[in-house]
Amino acid sequence: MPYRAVVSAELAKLFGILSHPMRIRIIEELKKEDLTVGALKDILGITHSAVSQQLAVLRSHHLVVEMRQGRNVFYHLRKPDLAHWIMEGVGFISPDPSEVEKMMSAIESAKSAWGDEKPQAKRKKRGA
Amino acid sequence: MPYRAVVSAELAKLFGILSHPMRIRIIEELKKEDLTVGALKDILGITHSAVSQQLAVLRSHHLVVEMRQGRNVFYHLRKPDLAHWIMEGVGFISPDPSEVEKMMSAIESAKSAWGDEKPQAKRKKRGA
DNA sequence: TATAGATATGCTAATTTCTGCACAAATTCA
DNA sequence: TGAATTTGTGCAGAAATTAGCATATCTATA
Repeated sequence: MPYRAVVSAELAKLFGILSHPMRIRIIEELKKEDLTVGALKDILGITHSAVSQQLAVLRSHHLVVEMRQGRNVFYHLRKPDLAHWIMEGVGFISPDPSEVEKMMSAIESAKSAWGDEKPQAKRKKRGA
Repeated sequence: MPYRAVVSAELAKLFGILSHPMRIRIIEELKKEDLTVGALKDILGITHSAVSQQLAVLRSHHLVVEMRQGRNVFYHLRKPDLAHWIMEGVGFISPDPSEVEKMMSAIESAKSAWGDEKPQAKRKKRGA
């Protein structure tokens, strides 16, 4: 009953939802554009059933929303901020010392990829 | 090896670490002040062993740091921002419709508690 | 020796995830 | 009209994983 328990339980649930690499990947892709199950399947290289089920998990907590269009179902982030917030979490990860180097560059790439549509130039929105 | 897989795997791991209410509670308490295992045990109402083990999980990803003082071991957040970032996650939770009301006020309380050191004396906000 | 905490062990229980399959909805075309 | 196709959902069941807890033991400080 204490609000702390309530809120921390809800947060824990949210974190549980996000504790799967594929679901993170999905959110990452969905940040760039709305996608169908089929498209995600190709991008992620897993079965369409698996994609659908991961989407069901995300949907169950209203992190994504479905929009039917003809025989396609496009998914998009209910709150695009989610992707941004997740990426901020990178500041708290601590990879193996042995892979710190690799991770650092991976993080750099990921940051620019999540921040912009394209990792390369094309957009010069980011100063400094 | 694609950086996306690397980063999303690391993030998933981080989220996994945070997907337990008690660990969130611990972080919440640690945000306010450094605490010993014994103190946390009293606050959370669980055994000292359980506290210690949850701390071990948090420690394993360097989310908390231990500082020995005499025979006490004080824990504190390695990056205090963590608590702030976690609380922002509240924007993405979606409680049961039946408990939305309750949740909303709980969230309000939690926000002020996490935002400030002091939850403010005895608020009387609960109406219907 | 007593206190504070960490760690090892063992058990249990629960959860998650995947594969394959069947089903449903929208579409296409004969 | 209606059969076949595309697209996606959901279930069932197996399997792995794993997470959490309590007890008990071990270390370090005092």
